[in-house]
Amino acid sequence: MSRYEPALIEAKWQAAWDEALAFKATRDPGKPKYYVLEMFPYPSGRIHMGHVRNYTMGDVVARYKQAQGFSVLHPMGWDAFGMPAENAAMERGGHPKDWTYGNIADMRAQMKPLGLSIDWSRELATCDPEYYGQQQAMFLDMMEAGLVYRKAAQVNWDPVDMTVLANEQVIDGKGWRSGAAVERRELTQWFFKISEFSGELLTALDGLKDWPEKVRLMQANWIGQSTGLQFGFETVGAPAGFDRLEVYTTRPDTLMGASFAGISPDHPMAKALSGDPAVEAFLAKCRLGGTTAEALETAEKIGFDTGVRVKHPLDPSWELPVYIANFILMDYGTGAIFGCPAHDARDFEFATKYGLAIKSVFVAEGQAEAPLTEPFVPMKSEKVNYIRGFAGDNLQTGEAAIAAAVTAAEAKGFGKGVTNYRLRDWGVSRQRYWGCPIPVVHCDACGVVPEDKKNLPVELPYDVSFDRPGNPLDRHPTWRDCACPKCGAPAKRETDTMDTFVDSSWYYARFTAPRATTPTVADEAEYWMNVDQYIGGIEHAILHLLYSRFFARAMHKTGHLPAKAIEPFNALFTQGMVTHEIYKTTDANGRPVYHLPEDILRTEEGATLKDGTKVEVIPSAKMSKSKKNVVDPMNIIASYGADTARWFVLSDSPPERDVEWTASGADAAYKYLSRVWALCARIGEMPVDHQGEGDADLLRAMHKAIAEVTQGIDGFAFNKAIAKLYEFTNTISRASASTSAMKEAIRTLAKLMSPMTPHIAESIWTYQGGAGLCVKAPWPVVDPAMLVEDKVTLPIQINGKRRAEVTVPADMPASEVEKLVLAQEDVIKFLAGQPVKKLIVVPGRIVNVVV
RNA sequence: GCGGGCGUGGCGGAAUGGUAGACGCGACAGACUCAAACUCUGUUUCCGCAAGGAGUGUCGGUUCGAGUCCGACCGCCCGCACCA
Repeated sequence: MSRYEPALIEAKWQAAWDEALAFKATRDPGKPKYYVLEMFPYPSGRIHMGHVRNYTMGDVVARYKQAQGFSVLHPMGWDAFGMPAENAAMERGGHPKDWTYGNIADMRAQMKPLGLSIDWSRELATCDPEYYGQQQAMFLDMMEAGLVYRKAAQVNWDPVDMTVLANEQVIDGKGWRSGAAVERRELTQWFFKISEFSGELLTALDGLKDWPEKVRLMQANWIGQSTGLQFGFETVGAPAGFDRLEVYTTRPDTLMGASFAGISPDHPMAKALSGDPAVEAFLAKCRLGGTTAEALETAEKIGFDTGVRVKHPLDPSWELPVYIANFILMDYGTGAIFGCPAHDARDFEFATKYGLAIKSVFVAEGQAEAPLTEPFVPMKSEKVNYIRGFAGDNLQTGEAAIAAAVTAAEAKGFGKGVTNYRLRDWGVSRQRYWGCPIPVVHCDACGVVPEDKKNLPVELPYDVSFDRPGNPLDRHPTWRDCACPKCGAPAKRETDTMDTFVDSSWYYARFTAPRATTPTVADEAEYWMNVDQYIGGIEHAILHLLYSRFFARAMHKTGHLPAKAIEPFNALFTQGMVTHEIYKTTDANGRPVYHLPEDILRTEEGATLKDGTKVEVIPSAKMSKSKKNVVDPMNIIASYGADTARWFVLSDSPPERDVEWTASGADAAYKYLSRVWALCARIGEMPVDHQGEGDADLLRAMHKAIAEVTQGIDGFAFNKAIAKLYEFTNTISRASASTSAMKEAIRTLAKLMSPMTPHIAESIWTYQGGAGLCVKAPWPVVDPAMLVEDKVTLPIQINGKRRAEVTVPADMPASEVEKLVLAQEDVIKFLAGQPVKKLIVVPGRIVNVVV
C-alpha cells in the first residue's frame, strides 16, 4: 500500500461507483425507501463551503441509510430562475439562459469531486421547460380549483427601472439599482390562496415532531393566529353604501374606552371619499414611501378626520370620529379599527397627536383612576379592576374579560367572535423575464383566459434584450401575440412571471418522477414521498418551507400528490454556517482593506501579511466575498482531497451550529486520514498467522464503536460520531491483537467512516479484503453481548464528593457492594468513625455514602 | 415591544440527575534529526512542591447527588414587529 494520495483514489472510486450505478434510485417494493434531500442550490457558478457542509451532511445520511438496506433517493437540482441571471445580462451582456446553464455546468463539475452519493440521472433545473411547463400545468389546475386569483395590490415601484421591487431591493426608500425614490403603486397581481390553509398550516405544525422547535415557532408566529371580535358600527354621514363600518379587535373588553374609529388608506370607504381633494391629498401622502417594514416603522403616524361619525354599539347617542390613518393595514382583519388610547400604545400616540379623549377602561388592582401619561397595557393574564367594563366581573383578567365581552356582544347581536391570521395570500407576479411565465391569456372579448394545456409549456423567448429597463417580455414584438384559447380571436399573453419561490415549492415532488410528462406520477409519488430527511439553512425557516407546505396541500387538492404528502418533509434539519476569521488592514485613506486567508501568516501574537504588515483579526463570521474571509472548496480538494474537506466540516461543531473553518483544523483532518491510511498499511504488512494479545478487548472496543457511531449518525450528532471514530482509531493503533482481529477492526472502521469519508474507506475496505464495494456493504451490526463488561469500576462518593473507587463484578448485588465499600481503606479514612446515615448504590453507576 | 435560544479549560466542544472537561485544535516536554519540518510518546481546568482544595455566568432552591431540574438576576445571540 503506497502513500495516501487523495487525488488518485478519489477519482478512481468515483468512477467505480458510477460504473456500478451505486446511487441510482430504484423503486423496489421489497425494500423500505428513504428519501434524503438537501435544499437545492442557486447556480451562482461557484460552490462554497456552506454547500460542502450541507451536501456532506445529506450524503452521510444517504450512504448510511443505503448501508442499512434502504432504497435511497438522493437527488440534486438547480433553483435556476431569478434576478442574478438578468442582472448579469444587464451588466455584462449575454443571455440569462446561457449564463445560468453555464453556471450549472461549472457547479456540477465542482460538486462531482466531492463524491456525493447523488442519483445524477434525476438532475433537474427549474428553468428547464420540461420543469416549468409542468409548473404551468399545475398553475392552471390550481386556478380551476380556486387556489389562484388576481387582485390589485400595493407594490414597490421603481419609476426609473419601471419595475416592481421586492422589499429586500428597497434600500432607504430607494431602488437598489436605480437609486430612485420608490413609490407605492397599485398593480393587478396574481395570488395563491395560501390563507385558505392558515388554520391548517398552523395546527399541522404540532405533527411535525422531527422539525426543530424553533422553526415551528417561527412559522406559528408568521401565521399569527389571533381571536377577537368583529362588529359593525352604524355610520353617520358616510358615503352611499357604507351604512356600516366593520371593525376587528382583539380587545373587545376595552370598547367603553373607544375614542375614535380608523380605516386604512386602502379601505373602500377611503376610496369612496377620495372625491374630496383634501382626502385625496392625504391618500397621496400615504402612498409615498415603500411598503417595507422599515419604511412603515419609521413613518410618522398620520391621520385625517373624514367628518364621518360612527355610533358606539353600546350607546347609540355616543358618536366617534372616523379617521383615515396610515398605520392601518387593509389586509388584516377588516382594514378598520376602533381606537382605545388608554390601553394601546399606538392608539395613545395617535390620540395625543390629534387631541382625542383618553379614557381608562380598567386600572391596576387597588388603584384609583388617574389621568394617564402613558398607555396602561398589562399582561392579559393579569387581574385588573374594570371601571368601565361591560361584561364579566369588575375584578378579572384581560383574558376573562375578552371572553365575556365576545359572549356579551354575540348575545346582544352586535358582533361575533372571529379568528384572524396574519398570513397574507402569496403574491407571485413578478415583472421579470427570467422566471416561469404565468400561462394565461388576455382576450378583449373573454377577459383573462387560462392557456390551453396542450399549448404548454409557454416557453420563454430567447430573442430578448436587456438594454432597457423593464420586462423584456412586455416589448417583445411577437411573443405576446397569441390566439384566445376560448374564442380564437387574437389575444395577448400575460407577461408576468412567477416568483421563484414557486419553483422551489414542489421540486422535491418532481424528483420522484423528473422526466414525466405530467407534474408527478402517482406510483412514484406514492413510493418515494415524503422526504424523510430534509436538510438546509435556517434562513428558509419561514418562506420556502411554508410555501412548500402550502403547495403540497394544493397539489393534493389538484390530484398531483397523495394525501400522505400534504406535509412533504417528515424531518427537517437546519444546519449552521461555515465561518472564518476576517483579516483587515487600512489603506492610506483610512478605508478597510480585506485579505484572503491564504495571504495571511499566523504568528504567536496575531497575523501578518506575507510582507510582515500587521493585520487586524476580526472574529469569525459567515464567509462572504466582500470580507474576503472565504476558503474555496476547490482549493481544499486540490490540496487535501474531498475526504478531508468532508471530514472537517462535520467535525468540531454540532451540525446545527456554525463551524469555524481553520487551516489547522483542515490540517488535523488530513493528518488523521493519513494516520488511518498508515495504520491500514501497517496491518496489511502483519504476517497472516500472527497471534497477538487482547483480541477480545479489541473486538469489544469495535462493537462499542459500532454502537456509538451508529447512535451519533442516527441522532444527527456527526461531531460525536467523529470523536468516537478518533477514539476507536487510537484503540486499534495501540492494540497488539492478532492479524485477523486487527483486520476485522480496521475493516469495520472503514465501514463506519464511509458515510463521512467514502473514498479512503473504499480503499481500506478493498485492501483489507472486504467483499465487493464498501458502498454496497451492509452497516455493521452490534453484538449486544460484546457491550457487556464483566467488571465495573464504581466511583465512591462521600456526601456527594468523589473520594474513592471500587472495582466489582458487574452483576454483584447491591448488598455485597455495600459491604465492600464500607471495608475500603479510603472510605474508612474519610468516615473517621462517623456513623453512616445512608448508603446509596446505583448499580453499575455510582455509590454515595451519606454521613 | 412580543417570541425563542444559549452561557462549561487558551479555543471548538463532550457529559440518560450519577467520576465535569470525551474527541479535536493550540501549548509544553521528550524521542527521532547535524538542525528544522514531518512523525511518534507523554503532559495540559485552576491554586498548590505535595497532601489537598476550588471549579460549568451570578445568587438561591429541590435532591443522597445538579453543568443537567426549579426561581430570580446578569450577559450574549436569533426570529417577528404599526397585525388592532
